[in-house]
Amino acid sequence: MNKENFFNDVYEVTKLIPEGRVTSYGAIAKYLGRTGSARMVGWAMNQAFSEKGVPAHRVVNRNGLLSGKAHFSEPDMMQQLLEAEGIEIKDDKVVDFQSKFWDPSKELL
DNA sequence: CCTGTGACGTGTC
DNA sequence: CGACACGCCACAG
Repeated sequence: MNKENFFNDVYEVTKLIPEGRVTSYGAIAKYLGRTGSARMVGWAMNQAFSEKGVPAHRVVNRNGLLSGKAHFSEPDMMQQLLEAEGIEIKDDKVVDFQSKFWDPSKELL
């Protein structure tokens, strides 16, 4: 049941993301020791948001692109939530992504 | 067991 | 900037 451990970590880390901050799938995957398994993080997010109530909207890809917005109830929901937290969205991308980027392996160290 | 698929990341052309 | 390839891992069939 190691898989549950993986999900659990993804959920916790994502929940720990401060408001107004965002992180990338790769960052979480790296923090979990699965650098190459960023896909699994994203896949886990699917259940995370729907079952665990995890703020998956704070998780974007390495470009700061809202790659998963299409997976929400409504495509714009992800952007709405981010903007509500003070994050500006431009062309489905996070504005000033670097400054708002929250790396669990560094901030949560 | 093998194959296809995926909310990714990095590299190459 | 778009397209493709490889890696990486979990899951469905």
